[in-house]
Amino acid sequence: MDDETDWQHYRSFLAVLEEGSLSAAARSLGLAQPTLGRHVQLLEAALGTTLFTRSPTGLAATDAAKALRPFVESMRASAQAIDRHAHASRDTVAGTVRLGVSEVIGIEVMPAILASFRQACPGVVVELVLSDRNQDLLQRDADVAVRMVAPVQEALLARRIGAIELGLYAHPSYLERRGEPRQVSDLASYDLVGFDEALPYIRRMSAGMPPWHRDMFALRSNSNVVQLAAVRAGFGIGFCQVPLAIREPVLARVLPSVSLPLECWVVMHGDLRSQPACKALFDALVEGLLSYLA
Amino acid sequence: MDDETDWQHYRSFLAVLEEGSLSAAARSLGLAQPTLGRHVQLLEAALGTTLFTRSPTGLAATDAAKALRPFVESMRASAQAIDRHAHASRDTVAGTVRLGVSEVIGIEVMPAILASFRQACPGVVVELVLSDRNQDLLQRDADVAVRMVAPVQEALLARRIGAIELGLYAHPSYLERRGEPRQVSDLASYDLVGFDEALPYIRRMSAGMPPWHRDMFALRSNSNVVQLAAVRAGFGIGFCQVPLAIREPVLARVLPSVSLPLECWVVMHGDLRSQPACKALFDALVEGLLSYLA
DNA sequence: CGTCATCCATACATTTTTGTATAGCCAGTC
DNA sequence: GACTGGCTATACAAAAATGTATGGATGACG
Repeated sequence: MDDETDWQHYRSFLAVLEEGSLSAAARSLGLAQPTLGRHVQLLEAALGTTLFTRSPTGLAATDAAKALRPFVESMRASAQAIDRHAHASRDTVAGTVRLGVSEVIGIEVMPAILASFRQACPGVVVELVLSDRNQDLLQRDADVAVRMVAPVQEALLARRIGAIELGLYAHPSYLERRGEPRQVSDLASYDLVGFDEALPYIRRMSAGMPPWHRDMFALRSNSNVVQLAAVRAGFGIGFCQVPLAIREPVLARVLPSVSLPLECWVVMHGDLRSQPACKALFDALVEGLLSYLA
Repeated sequence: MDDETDWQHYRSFLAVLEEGSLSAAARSLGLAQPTLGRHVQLLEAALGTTLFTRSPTGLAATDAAKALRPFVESMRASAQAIDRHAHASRDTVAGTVRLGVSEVIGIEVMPAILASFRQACPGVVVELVLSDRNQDLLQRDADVAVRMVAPVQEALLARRIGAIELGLYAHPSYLERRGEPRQVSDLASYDLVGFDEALPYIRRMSAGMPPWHRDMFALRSNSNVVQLAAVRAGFGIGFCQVPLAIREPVLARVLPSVSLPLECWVVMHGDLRSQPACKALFDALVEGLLSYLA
């Protein structure tokens, strides 16, 4: 334990990894290129591994370096979290909070909630990150998050909001053009906008619905926002959160019997309970999302 | 992004936090005491926060410093993971792997599995950590783990082993002395060895069993191993994993109708799929635990 | 009440790290 | 084929960090 690597070298290593060359990394960190070269050299000596193959066009990361990348990124996430929370004062509600939410929630639901939160807590700067990986919270990429799965980590402070209902929607002009489907089996002849099967909560949610196949979609996107925009533009039929459709009634519901529940949780790292700014945002999110659901 | 804190200062900060004084931290890191003093000073300047109140008896951490501690610990966990995995070669099955398991599994089940794993992969050094927090995996305190809850993190690679049955057991000498209980309600008059309610999977597991209260236990311990040892020593009646009792038949089952299922999963960080040593241990655990259950 | 051990802060010499400048190498491009 | 712009590696001076030594202050202990 007495001869560990200089943590600063990890930082330089990550910069080189991201920038692809010593020179670029040096610029990004505000250091000199030989310094970065030495850092990498020392790190390689300390780890006993070759991290880059040098070439006059830049440095190419070896497999070993690529394998180590997530760990260094995790280090940086923690370091950034430290900077955020150090500036936050412990007595007044102020500081910077990183909020991770899914795309649709972030774009459609958050703005209103954050606007009123801003008025209530003008001292808090919110960094909104569109991402849906629960991992972020534990890696400290985000402080507070809105998630679609129940967290099992004990370290996380979680509050269940309820189930957001998902329904099928289309633009009235599309239905006028194509007529309305009468039953689920009719959907095959319509233009369906597809969700991304990769997301695990969607896999779970649609577990009981055999008829959905990737092939039947006329438009697929890994972005739920793109899907929503397509439906709104009259492309075809797709899923939309029911509360969203009610709030802005530009879409017409199709086959109301089709309904998927989407669990919704507000989650925060337990460590942050004592950070007034995080706690305040957490509470504001719970309140805002509850009223969104109602 | 150009004026970030020197990561090395975080390392010094953590050492001071843990050791309680600059001098002790300096000894622990192999540095001089003034160096640590400067590091802390620079970090305080960079963060704009007072981290310690100086006194001739040592440094006392402020609330701000305490709040930042988990973040720095997370950084160190990542740094240590880097060191571990850098030494691991990518082609041969060798290196160091940290394995996190619960107490009982670690003490009663792992030795046999690890012994045969050792023969199969002599190049792999296993660090066995007794801990049950899933968080460890994401914080990279552990590379592979055996867990009692289904992981929901997408970043984790998980393999379900099955349900370990828990039953009530007692030493034959105890039953001889006190007679055997006939029904669950009889238990109140026996000496019960209690499990720790704090563990969430136990809360979940015993959700359907109202009669268990903390007060009825004659001996409670947050260590499941202590409970098991007490039961084996003839203290009274307590829970034991059925496969364990079968393997070493020193205990007699009581009220066989009482049975709790304990889910068992082998979990690994997805990043480590390409690390031969981690993968090999993962596979060995799956195989070993499956045969433990059978 | 003095002794001793422990702690932090400071001053100064030394070592280490860093930056500047330069040379050399490769890939486009005119 | 020379030119330009990107890169790394090396040499050397400047700057920064470190270690040593010392002073002062506190608490434990006989």
